[in-house]
Amino acid sequence: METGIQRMTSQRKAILEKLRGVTSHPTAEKIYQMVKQELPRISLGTVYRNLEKLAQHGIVIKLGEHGKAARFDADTKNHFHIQCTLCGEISDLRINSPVSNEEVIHKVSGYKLQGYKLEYFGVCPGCNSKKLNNSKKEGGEQ
Amino acid sequence: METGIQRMTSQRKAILEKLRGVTSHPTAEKIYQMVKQELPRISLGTVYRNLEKLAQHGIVIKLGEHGKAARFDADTKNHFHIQCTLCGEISDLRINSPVSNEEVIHKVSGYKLQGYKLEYFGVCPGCNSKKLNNSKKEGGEQ
DNA sequence: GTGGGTGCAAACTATTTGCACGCAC
DNA sequence: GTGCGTGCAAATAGTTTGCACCCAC
Repeated sequence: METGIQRMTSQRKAILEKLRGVTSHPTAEKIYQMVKQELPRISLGTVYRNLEKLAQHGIVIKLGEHGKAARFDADTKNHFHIQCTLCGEISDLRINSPVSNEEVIHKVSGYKLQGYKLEYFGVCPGCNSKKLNNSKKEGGEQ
Repeated sequence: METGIQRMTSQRKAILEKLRGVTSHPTAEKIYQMVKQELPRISLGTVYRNLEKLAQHGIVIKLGEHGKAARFDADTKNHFHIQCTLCGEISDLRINSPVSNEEVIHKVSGYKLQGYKLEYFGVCPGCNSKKLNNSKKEGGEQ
């Protein structure tokens, strides 16, 4: 269980194991229900806190539609996702080229493609210079 | 103002105009504040309803981090976005190739790239067949 | 005239957080 | 032992929705 994360509590371990054990993309609530069977005293807040931390470390991926519950995926290997705009379900998309055309997508997933959303993330110039200035005083996480 | 949307009320028009007038990526709340100066009696609910509808029609784009307020962009022309993982700000990324490497991103935006998230959306096979079955009885929007 | 759109406010859902205690390191 | 992590519950933030009225078509 190599994660590079600070403390591996039984809760954190269980959350990660459950999430790695499914191919669906469960919500925090669903994960809470799954882990509860193993650790009945775990709280939803703990699940949220752990998923957030795992996501920050790139160990899990946070997905989904705004305004709806976030969905999580422990498979960070190169694959992409497609979400149904009607029922909201998310499927894996095992394609090689990140941006593929309608036919390829349909062949692989059966989905009728409407579009895609591509969002990069990183550190903006302003925050980056702040980070460099502070790095002598403190570790600049978040 | 070609939108293809059903009814162009003064509220809807003002929302779209304000959003088109800025290059930032405001939240619904911010847009509400902007439009309020022109239409003091507009409500936040109306702003949400309109932004949602405009997004469904592809006239605006919904962006941002889960759990945070959604951000909107009226520029639907081919460009992508990069969000700072520290301060949350979103910048435009005017690149030709959707998936570009660290150097290109840095050159164009000044951001220190961490990664990208690519999410396709469309209609899943299940919903698609339901849609076809229902299309005789009713128009199957959402 | 009619049905989609609006304002208002209340409701709801997902998520975060303060606090006292617990356990991984 | 220290301080990150936890359980609990309350709080919050963002968004949605029911209702009566309004106005773009």
